[in-house]
Amino acid sequence: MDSKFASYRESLKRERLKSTRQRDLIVGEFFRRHQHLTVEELLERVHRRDSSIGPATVYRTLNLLTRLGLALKREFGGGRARFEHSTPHHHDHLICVRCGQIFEFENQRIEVLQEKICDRHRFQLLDHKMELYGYCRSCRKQRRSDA
Amino acid sequence: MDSKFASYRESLKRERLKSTRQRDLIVGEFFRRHQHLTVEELLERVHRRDSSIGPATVYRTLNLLTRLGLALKREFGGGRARFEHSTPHHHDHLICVRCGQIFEFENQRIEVLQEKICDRHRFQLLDHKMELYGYCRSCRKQRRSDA
DNA sequence: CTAAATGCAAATTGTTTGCAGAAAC
DNA sequence: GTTTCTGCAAACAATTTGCATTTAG
Repeated sequence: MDSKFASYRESLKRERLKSTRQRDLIVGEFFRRHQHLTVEELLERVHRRDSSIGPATVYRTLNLLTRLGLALKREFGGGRARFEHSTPHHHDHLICVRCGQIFEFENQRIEVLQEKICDRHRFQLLDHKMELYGYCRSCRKQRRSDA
Repeated sequence: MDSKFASYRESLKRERLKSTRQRDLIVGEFFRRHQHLTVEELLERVHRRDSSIGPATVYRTLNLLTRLGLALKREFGGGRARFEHSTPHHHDHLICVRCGQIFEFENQRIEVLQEKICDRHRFQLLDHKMELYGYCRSCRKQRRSDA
């Protein structure tokens, strides 16, 4: 959304950083829709508009957005990091092992149980990560018709 | 445990693989106690008994154990993989952000809630991963006395 | 004009792999 | 005697960094 781009501009001002053609293009493309992109995937989209932009600039821009609190870096295995728009609430992920699509969910009851587990271990919980792997709705259908 | 070492020997037989001095030493050291070791940490221990063993052999041995179903590779961020003994039941982890210690737990109620979430999304759950980050019991105490 | 950003190539880190010699079976 | 294993060094992949040049403010 455009309010995201706006807060990016504000953050630049606040930190006296520069708005460059490349940076704006990368950030604009990143905020275009809420997804979980790798650097490679984002670079590919950016290249459709300007193929002279290098990967280092995309890495630097995503790290910048993360530092500014506007993006969140996720490590879902497979070696490459994925970046999502930062959101007001914590959430977790459903990951399709067939098509790779990622879905988000929030669940208060699980968080309560996590607190209980931590209490039992005298552990002070700061953060958590939960990933559910399986077949998404449409991949289930496909598989059924494959058989 | 020694029964773990025994099933390693059986697996070697079954697959017609060889029991070598290096492999036995690495596997013995790995099964010595249940922990979550990186290759580097395991190599260090192995080197106390034989410093001529190279990292490639440790990587190969842990990958072998994983393939045989005797070890489980975990990716807890920080870039390096950790390996644990494979266990009969699925479990999840508490990770201390101060001392790095890793604790295991099982929780049936959370698994039930995960199933519900998946049903709601028409998602067929295959596997999951949950990590709780915070301060462990003894690091909490330390922090309290630091202040 | 000055500070910050870019693109490139080189460096880094964790891990895998090719190969020649060594060791199991 | 084969086949598998080892150690080494080179290859890899994702990411970061140093530096000379360009660009925004």
